[in-house]
Amino acid sequence: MPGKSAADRILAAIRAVPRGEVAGYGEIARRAGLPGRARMVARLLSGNDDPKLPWHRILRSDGRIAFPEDHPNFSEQQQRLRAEGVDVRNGRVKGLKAAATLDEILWAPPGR
DNA sequence: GTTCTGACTGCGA
DNA sequence: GTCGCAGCCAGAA
Repeated sequence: MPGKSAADRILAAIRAVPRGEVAGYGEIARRAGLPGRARMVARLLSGNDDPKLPWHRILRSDGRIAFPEDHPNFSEQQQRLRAEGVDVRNGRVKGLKAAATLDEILWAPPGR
């Protein structure tokens, strides 16, 4: 039923992440209907430039920021997450528990 | 057409 | 807890 490309669905899945919550690359990819395509999500974000896209909510499976500490985006992502109420400690997202609820949020039926 | 790289993941040490 | 290796898929050169 698509018409929508994989990239489009991935972007949609990312935008579907509510403020104050975080999601993993695999989670997003799965949500987009592309299990195992986590890398594709990363590649997309690396090329995206949409300020409306909450890329900072996307973390690795470990609940860690995908950037090294010395990366400029690292501090930016961390700061943004904190601003949304996410507890970030030295690059690690605390309260990853949110990801569990995220599962229900992401997999919830559309239209509501 | 082939080759390389990558904001990844999972498992083992 | 951290570190390293191999597997995987897709886009870009």
